[in-house]
Amino acid sequence: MLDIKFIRENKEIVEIGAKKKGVKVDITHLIALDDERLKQLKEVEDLRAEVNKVSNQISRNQDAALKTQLIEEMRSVKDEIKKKEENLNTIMEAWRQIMLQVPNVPDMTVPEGKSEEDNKEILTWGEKTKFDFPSKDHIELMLKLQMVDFERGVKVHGFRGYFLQNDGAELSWAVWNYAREFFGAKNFIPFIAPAIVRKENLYGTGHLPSGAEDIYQTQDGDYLSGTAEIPMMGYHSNEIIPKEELPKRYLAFSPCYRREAGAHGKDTKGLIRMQEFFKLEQLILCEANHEESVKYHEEINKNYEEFLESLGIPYRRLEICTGDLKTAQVKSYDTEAWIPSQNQYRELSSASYYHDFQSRRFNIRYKSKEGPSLFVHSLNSTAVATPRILVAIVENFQQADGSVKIPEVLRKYMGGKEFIK
RNA sequence: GGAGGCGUCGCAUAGUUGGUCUAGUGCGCUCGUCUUGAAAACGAGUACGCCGCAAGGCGUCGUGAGUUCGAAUCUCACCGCCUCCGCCA
Repeated sequence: MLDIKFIRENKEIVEIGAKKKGVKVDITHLIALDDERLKQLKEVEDLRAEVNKVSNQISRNQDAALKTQLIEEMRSVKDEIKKKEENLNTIMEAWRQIMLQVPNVPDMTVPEGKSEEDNKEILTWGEKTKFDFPSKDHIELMLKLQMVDFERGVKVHGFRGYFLQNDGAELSWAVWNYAREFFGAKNFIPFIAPAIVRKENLYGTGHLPSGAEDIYQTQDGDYLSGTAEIPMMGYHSNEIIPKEELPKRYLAFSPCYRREAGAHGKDTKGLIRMQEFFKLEQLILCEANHEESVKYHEEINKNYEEFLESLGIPYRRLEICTGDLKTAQVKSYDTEAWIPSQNQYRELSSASYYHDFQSRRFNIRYKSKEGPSLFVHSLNSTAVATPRILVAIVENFQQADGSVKIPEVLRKYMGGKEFIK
């Protein structure tokens, strides 16, 4: 959520930002509503001040008749307050609704565009994998190598169900162990985060109110989070962090749950789009400073790219255009790996920064001895997610005989084995 | 799942027959006095948010509603913690 003061003082910037993101929101109306809110607030507070003053008099006064009279007077003032408060609440409700819809302003450097079609490729690494034999997709490869069982997955879980088994399970654990080693060297504090979270956390990150249909809910009104970003942002909610403790660098593992309600036709086969998967997330809270945000954003994105390079997976970096940015995001990169069977790059990672949009909702501040308390900046990026990354590994390293060559860095976690066959 | 107890401005506490609580006290911390320096002692300060140019005002005693002229104090719901029993990786 943006600061209402910022919105008032930068009306045009906010309007243009919303327009670029393709979000319809009436800022003029919001400001008018805010004027009304402030006016009503002042009136209610003035009346309260009067009640407080007179109540004080009542308690000190000995004259019973005067007391009764004052109490009578306050009774009517109280009715008036009640009426005005109801009015104020109505205004506040409308105000909140709109405030939740006002999107964060995209950075100047973000390319303009309407949808994901307009996302901009800004670099590629590695050669697109070519084969001198008829290549297979990961489904065929993994089924043949008995790494995965979709039939029983569907029998047990339903649509998009899967079991990883044998070397499918082993390769996953190898990826996890390697990721732990790789990102563990980058000065993060490791976490295992809860996936069942309270509703407030989803509002905090910006996954609610829009996007509700994509989130699982429990019968107790809690939600299953689709990324450790959600619990990790909630971790410091309503806290004031000493400035010298910044930046907070967290590396959090969690199971992730996404209904994929809006994607029924997409990636219906294979291991690309699962309702349950596992992810390690890089998350940083830093000082409220644009340059800091940019610096760490580049860093965590680079971390992921280097991770793919160390595995030898060809990728490209995509700069997300204004129309494809989420409500809370200022800027975002996707890292996409080359998927030979689809003859295209597919998203494996997403790195974004938010300025204080999320921390304002979560009320995460920091304070130095002299300065005032400010909202921290937040940013995050995927570190690794399974099983999706297995798709890239298996397809890019497949051999003519249908076996899969294990990336060198993973071999020590698979008993030194060179091939899955 | 059952029974009981408890949530006070960093920490520890006072305050629960509603009314100078404008939340007291101790510790810690900050500044000052004193001192060659430090300690001690003494003095002052020390939660947060919102409105306002300011003076000042409003709100928050886990959270939210309610009763009342007036709520830390009474009522209800929720959240959390503790103890005991039951169950359980």
